[in-house]
Amino acid sequence: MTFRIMPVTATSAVSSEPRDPLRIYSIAELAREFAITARTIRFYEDEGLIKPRRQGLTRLYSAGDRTRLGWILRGKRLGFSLAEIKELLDLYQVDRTGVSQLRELQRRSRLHIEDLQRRRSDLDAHIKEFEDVEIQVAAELKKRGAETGND
Amino acid sequence: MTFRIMPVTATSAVSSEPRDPLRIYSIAELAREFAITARTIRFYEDEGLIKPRRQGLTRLYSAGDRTRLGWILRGKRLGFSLAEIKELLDLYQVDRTGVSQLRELQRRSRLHIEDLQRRRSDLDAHIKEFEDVEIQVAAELKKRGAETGND
DNA sequence: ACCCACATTGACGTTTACGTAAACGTTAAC
DNA sequence: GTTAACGTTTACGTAAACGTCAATGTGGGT
Repeated sequence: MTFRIMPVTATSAVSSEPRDPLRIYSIAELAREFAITARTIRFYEDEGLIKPRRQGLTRLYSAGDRTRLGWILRGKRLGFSLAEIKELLDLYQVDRTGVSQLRELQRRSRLHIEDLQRRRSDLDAHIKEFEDVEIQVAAELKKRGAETGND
Repeated sequence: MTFRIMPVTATSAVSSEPRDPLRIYSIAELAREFAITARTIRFYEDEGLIKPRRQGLTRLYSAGDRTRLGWILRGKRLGFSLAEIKELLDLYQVDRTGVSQLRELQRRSRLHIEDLQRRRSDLDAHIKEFEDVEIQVAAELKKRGAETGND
């Protein structure tokens, strides 16, 4: 089994498909690529976040599974719990045939976007504070440098 | 019907501004305002995140303590662990007298800002995806509406 | 034939961030 | 005087998200 290590160009995890959509991945491969353990990936499966194909007992991951995993990990980086991530993933796969189902999807999508925008405000404020720290420290360093020359 | 009798100053609404910087707060008051339990606040103290004044055994929180608590909770909303938040809080209170300490502060501040900016990219991508969902669902609903004449 | 690297399923351990209950003291109302 | 609403400490319980064995199987390289 030859394994090439794919570059981690995780720009947009869900929308952009990997170049080779037929490629299959072993659990160790995905673990390496995303810098997590196989245990973690199996755990996500236990929690119903991914359902890889099986060849006997061995799990085989499709390009879609890989994308999905990347999406999950981005959700984690954003501070969502696995339960929340599962809900969000389910949002994508909800049955969209009925009008009432479409409306429900729209409603929940809006709610989620509102939450995300609140997070963005929090994040922006947080960033601004630390940028201020940086500016003030830089100013102080400049002053010290001018006064003392060096240290 | 008896309302809780408040001390001289009225608490009323959840204003983010500490109107009175001399105001002191009880643990229950802060718990109510931030919608957390007293247990949580005490836990943060055990973890070294806040150090309120004491009157005997009873904790007395200053306006600064209240601000600090708000900051902690925002950190939590952003997905930081309590340990990370403690580190960040310590960044603010680090001794800034020495030049080498200032440089270290600058270095860590920059690292943190970079992390925050990565989070922002993640968040923006995430938001965009859900906005796309909303747009597509809206379009689909419009189509259905046109076909069936509903609404 | 044997080792190595990979795979599997339990099952128990660990850390984080609190919840919950016990047992107790203080102040204020009824 | 009892109840209620606060406050305290100590301590065990818990859910989430894995880590870490253990025991086992499998296919490839030398």
